[in-house]
Amino acid sequence: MTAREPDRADDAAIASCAVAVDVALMTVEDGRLRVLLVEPEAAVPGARWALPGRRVREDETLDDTAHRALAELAGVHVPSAVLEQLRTYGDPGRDPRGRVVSVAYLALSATPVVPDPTRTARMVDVATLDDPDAPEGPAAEGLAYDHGRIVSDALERARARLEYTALATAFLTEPFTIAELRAVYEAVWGVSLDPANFARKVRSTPGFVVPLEETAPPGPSGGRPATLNRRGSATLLHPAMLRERTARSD
Amino acid sequence: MTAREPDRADDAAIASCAVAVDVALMTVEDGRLRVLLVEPEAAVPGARWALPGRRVREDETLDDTAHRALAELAGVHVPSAVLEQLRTYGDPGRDPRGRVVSVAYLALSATPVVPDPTRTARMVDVATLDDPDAPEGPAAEGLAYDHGRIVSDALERARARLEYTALATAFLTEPFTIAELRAVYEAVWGVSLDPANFARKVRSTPGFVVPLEETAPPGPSGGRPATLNRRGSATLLHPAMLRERTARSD
DNA sequence: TCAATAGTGTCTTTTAGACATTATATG
DNA sequence: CATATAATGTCTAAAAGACACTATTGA
Repeated sequence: MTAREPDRADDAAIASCAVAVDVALMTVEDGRLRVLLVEPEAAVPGARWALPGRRVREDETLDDTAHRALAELAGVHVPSAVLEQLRTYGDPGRDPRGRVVSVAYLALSATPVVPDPTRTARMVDVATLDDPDAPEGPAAEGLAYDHGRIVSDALERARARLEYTALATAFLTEPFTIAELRAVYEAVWGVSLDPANFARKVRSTPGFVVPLEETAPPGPSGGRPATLNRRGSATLLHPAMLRERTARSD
Repeated sequence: MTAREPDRADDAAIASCAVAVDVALMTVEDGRLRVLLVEPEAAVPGARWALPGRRVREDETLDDTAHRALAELAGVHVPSAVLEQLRTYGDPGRDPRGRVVSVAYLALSATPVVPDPTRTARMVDVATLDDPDAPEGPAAEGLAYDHGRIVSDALERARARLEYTALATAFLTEPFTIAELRAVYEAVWGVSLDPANFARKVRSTPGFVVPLEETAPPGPSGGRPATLNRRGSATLLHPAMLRERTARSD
């Protein structure tokens, strides 16, 4: 199977590009969606916050590069994180230092993700990234390269994935309650959902969650103990957990 | 904004990769889904059929490379084709001649796509690619590189896109009938749909299609003339055109 | 006339969402 | 006891799907 194939005979005209992987690692903590960002180096004037990214090594898969970027730049090791390729950004000029084609990943991890304190990385509230009144930090300065666009695309991808897949459980550690799962949906979608209808829908979707015998103790303000659950075997949800969408006319 | 940024300081360890774009151009003709494939060169022993692909040039966007691959390898010019990035394939060893990171595109074009007869490209029935009894051609030999996987992914993406977006109309030239639109869904999904319910659903989805005053003459076997339509302004469909899915238990 | 295709009407089932009710905890 | 949260029940509206029926053509 070392056959040579057609359609690759145009090598001479083209220089190789640098290939990088950038990762948007997201978590839900305290009901807020957060993304991992790397602080700019103080020694570099004009540098801005960026997603952790690394160039691809010779004998490394793209997934491996994503994990290495998280480990080397943030000290974060999330082998269990759900990695999903987002898309590839390759416009000439997106990196001022030359042509860099970047494969962006969306990574979802169960809370909490604690960046290595010796590294200059932080989990940043996604909602505040669009805050025009931010006094300082990534929201005020904007993100490096086209990483603002990548974060937007990652957010939209995550929102869509919650509808049709069981990906929301990737934000949670087992066991979890239905209320915790609902908090994930509310944080990612930025809406509030009816607890009763949400719970019924989750439980009526085959393979989404599996109820356990145990219950979780109620919070300090009381309330009935909640049934604990683990992830079900389903990857795709049927029926889907659809967001409200405003219909449009023509 | 020519600021230098953090997290790109690991250049020394990494060789640049070759970056290519491969395109899965799909059409629906005669009720069958087809994909554009390039014939192997007879002079190269063991070469197999492949998707049209080109390496990315220095000052070219990835989308431009996709269009160039179609033009140079198949003589196909489809500026109106809907181009959508599929995903990026970058495993070491996917190309026997060295590390090539390939950005795959899904392209949908209105029928018919006629490859330049001086080029060795053909529209191949996607369904027959999995036929184990094929005497010769791409189905018998398999596709080059990981292009079989790319075609599978492209097919699944197209199927999913028909549910939630108005992409099906990209397979049709305006004006078109509801029956022609239904034929697209049936070809891509590989199912048969109830004409009455399908038509009602399409017309009740705001912005999907816009009915015209004109009608199309019936076929040779007669029948009531069908109302002609053009594409509506909607990109996302609400409600969606959901496929039947077999529920799964846990 | 019949056959074929387009389009409408009707009925049933399923699902979503609003919201009341019951269950079980804390203070 | 009141209050908070979990879980269930009930009602309505929307949508999907099965399928009968009408409309308009060709043969």
